[in-house]
Amino acid sequence: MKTKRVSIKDIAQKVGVSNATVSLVLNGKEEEGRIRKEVAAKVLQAAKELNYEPNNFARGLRMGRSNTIGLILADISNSFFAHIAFYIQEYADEYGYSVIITNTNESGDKMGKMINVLKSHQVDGFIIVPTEDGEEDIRELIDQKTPVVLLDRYFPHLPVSHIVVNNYHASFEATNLLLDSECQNIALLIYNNKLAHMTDREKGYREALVKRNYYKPELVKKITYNTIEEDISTAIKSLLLEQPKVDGIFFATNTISAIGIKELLKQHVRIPEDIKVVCFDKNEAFDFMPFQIPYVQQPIQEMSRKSVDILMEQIKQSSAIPTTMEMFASMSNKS
Amino acid sequence: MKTKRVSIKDIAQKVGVSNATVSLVLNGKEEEGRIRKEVAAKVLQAAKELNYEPNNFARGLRMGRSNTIGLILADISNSFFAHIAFYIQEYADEYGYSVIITNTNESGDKMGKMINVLKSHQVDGFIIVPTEDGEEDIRELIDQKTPVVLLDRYFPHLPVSHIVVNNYHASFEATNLLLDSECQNIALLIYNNKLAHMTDREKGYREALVKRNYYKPELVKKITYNTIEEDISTAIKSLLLEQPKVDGIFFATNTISAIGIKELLKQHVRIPEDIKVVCFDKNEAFDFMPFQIPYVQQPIQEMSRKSVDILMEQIKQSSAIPTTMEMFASMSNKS
DNA sequence: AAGTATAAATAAAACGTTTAAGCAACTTTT
DNA sequence: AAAAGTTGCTTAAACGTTTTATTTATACTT
Repeated sequence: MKTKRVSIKDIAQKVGVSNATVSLVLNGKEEEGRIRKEVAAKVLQAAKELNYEPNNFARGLRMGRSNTIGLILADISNSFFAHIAFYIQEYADEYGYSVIITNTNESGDKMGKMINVLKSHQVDGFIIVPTEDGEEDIRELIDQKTPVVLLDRYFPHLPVSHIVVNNYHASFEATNLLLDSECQNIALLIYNNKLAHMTDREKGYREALVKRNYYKPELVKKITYNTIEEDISTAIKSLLLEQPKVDGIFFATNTISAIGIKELLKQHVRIPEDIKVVCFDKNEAFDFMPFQIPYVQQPIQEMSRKSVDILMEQIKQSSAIPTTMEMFASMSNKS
Repeated sequence: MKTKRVSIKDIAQKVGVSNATVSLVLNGKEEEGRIRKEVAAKVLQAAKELNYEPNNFARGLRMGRSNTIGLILADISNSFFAHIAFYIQEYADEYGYSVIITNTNESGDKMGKMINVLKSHQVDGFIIVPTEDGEEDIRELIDQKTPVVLLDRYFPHLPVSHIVVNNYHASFEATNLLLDSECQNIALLIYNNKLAHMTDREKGYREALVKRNYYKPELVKKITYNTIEEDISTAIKSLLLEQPKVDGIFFATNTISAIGIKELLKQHVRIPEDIKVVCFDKNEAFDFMPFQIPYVQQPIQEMSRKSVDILMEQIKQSSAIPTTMEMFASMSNKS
């Protein structure tokens, strides 16, 4: 059996004061509670001796706050999100907040479920990387006045704080990079996903090409998350048959990049001699290729920090109006 | 302001019964509480209508349990651990438990801190990937009879449940793989780390070589976690000067592998023609190399499952004796 | 000397659950 | 018909905090 916990009452008894006094001291409210220094010292001393640890249940019950935020990620085993988790935890800690991390695996059902799990833990707010069909769940949260910040993705018609990179702009730039290196037949591999961050990426690609009159709809290949391997393999093979020959490919996510490049190598395509490649987000694997792969670099750290900052703002004054923050990505090859 | 939460009392009022009745029904204790079906139905109905969500603080306070476990990882951005996090969450969920994930970044200080954070959240138990200097912290947990399971690493003299792969055996096998492909001068790059899982790996390597009389202490290079890049670069360069020429390298972790191979490529070493390589743990990057890299494959999924199972056992009956589970890794090239 | 301000501490309620114990009102057993 | 058991529900305490309102003691004004 766990040894019985020591409570405020035990300290009070030992020092010979009331519960209230102990609580006041322990919370550093000696000033407003006007506790004598000597008493405060004795209380702290006793607390140390008894090895007191506050009971968060009681505190949470009483205060209605948990000092915990819920972080809902789409795929924790994707290094992009893993890093986000890392930083968010770091920054939340600075505010004295802990983070409960959960994972949806891009499933909307699971997102709803995770929201409930976290709600039942009385988190004070959410940072969410929402799934495609998660709009309704988010709307519910907003209706309940729950502080929530969306990260990486957003719903254009939902009045909710979100931190995203300007995906349109980043993709525009990335595509231009290919154009600037003489590519004329540039393909896009992108998720078949209605979320704005994805459609923005496609738009950036398209407009860059349209501007130079190089846009060819048949070079846009849509990938389904659940059949990603086959879809990419099929797409690449089909692209290799195109005439005129495809000379550039823009991969719209790091997972697509990884699998796509693997497939290109398998088909003995030389990068960048035969086909030049640009990716969205870094992939560890890039370091190991005998060629350099330019990629869109999202400011993960700043995005994480901002999302924590904004959430804290919302928690503090839950009437806060939604804050939208759009950041700019940079290309890895110029920095 | 958040709309006021609906509590059991509200349901009781609406249906016209007592708190106790509602609680009993909500917890599925209608049988032992002997509540009539019709009343139970009305309560459930009302709960749904009012959109009732239980207050975990109150429940936790009363019950002394949180139905939450704390997961402390050494490095969440390492894909090995990220996957562990993923699976553990999955399995804990099956038990009706949530998981709070935290990260130590291999720092012992931080591990102590994280334990406290999680304790203050009243987690019912811990799954920990301990840091090198974390033995004392773990011992404290044991002394307090806190259910805890170590994962991936362990302290041989600590009576605590742990799930690990047989690192000795795996390394022995891995080294043999190089020996079997005619290597005679096989180097090892490994962390300068006293944790048993590391020393076991070294031992496996050593004994495989000693057995064939190929062991050369100067081919073992120790890497410090905090200066990993320089150390590996130095080590590789030094190894390339050895006579007779090094013809095989065993990298003892996936991070070391990644950086090590990068350095080899930088030095224009051809793999596997000049030097054959074997790694501990998979690295995503391996998929992209024009050559195949054999690696030790830990049964991540089973390890995760077992650690959850065992922790649950410990939580249920806190008198449970520590369970040690040693699993066997396989080589990636035969499966 | 009486009144008033200030300092230092306390009492007690409240947060929302769970659950042991209790109490009617029946039903069965003796 | 009294005793014993069963059924169905309620009462009330307890979990450990925080915090408002209150009390007591002391110091300062007039």
